[in-house]
Amino acid sequence: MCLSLDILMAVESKLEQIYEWLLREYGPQGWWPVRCECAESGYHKENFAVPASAKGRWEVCAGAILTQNTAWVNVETVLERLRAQELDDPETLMLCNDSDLAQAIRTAGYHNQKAKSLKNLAQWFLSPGPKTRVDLLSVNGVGPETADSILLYAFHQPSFVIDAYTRRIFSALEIVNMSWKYEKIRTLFQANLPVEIECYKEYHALLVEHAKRYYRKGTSAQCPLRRVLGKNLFDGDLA
DNA sequence: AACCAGGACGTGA
DNA sequence: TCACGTCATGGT
Repeated sequence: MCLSLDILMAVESKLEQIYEWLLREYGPQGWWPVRCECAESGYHKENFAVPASAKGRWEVCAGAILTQNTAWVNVETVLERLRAQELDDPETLMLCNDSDLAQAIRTAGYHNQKAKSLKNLAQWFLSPGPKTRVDLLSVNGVGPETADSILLYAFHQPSFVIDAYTRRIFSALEIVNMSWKYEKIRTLFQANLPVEIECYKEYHALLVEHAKRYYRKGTSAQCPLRRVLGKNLFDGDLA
């Protein structure tokens, strides 16, 4: 009978129930974590802000590149260094030569690639005209997740971000399959959630927080969301 | 001391 | 199309 409940519950209902549970459990995350502009240094979890300035929007863009397969704590360090070296805006960054820029961002890893990606993205950022997903995806170094992060958190466009954590969580809950491609998963979310930008932002941020607790590689704690969806703790593949 | 991190791209089959 | 190697440093 647990199985029948699982079948009867529509995807739409599941996605919303999971969101409500995460929000109650962890509270609003307030992503994207931009540096508080009134603070002299450091990132303040209490003061995450929506970037209102071009510089703030660019910080989201740069962070989206720098955090590719990289822990955010290392990105913070680099963003601070870029600010200290006055490379925290796209105009001056484009004037910097590749090797100097690579050195400035070295501690975030993949520095040679990311230096080029940042320059490519800076050119996109400064180019006139609407900021479209298609144009963004044509930038070398910007894949679908980076593109959606930028569109959602820097430009307030309703594009749901799918990352490795999202895949792990929802495949464990048997809502998506690990073999599904990025666009298919993104379409599933967008087709089954109200088109609300703030909800898109919160949802992705909450999923990251949840995954860090239950879905890191090497840990296999029982995910409490299984219960939320009415799954029997004794069935499934973890026995 | 291996192993992982809020991926993306180029390559060959 | 798609699986697989490569890119690289810092934290645990």
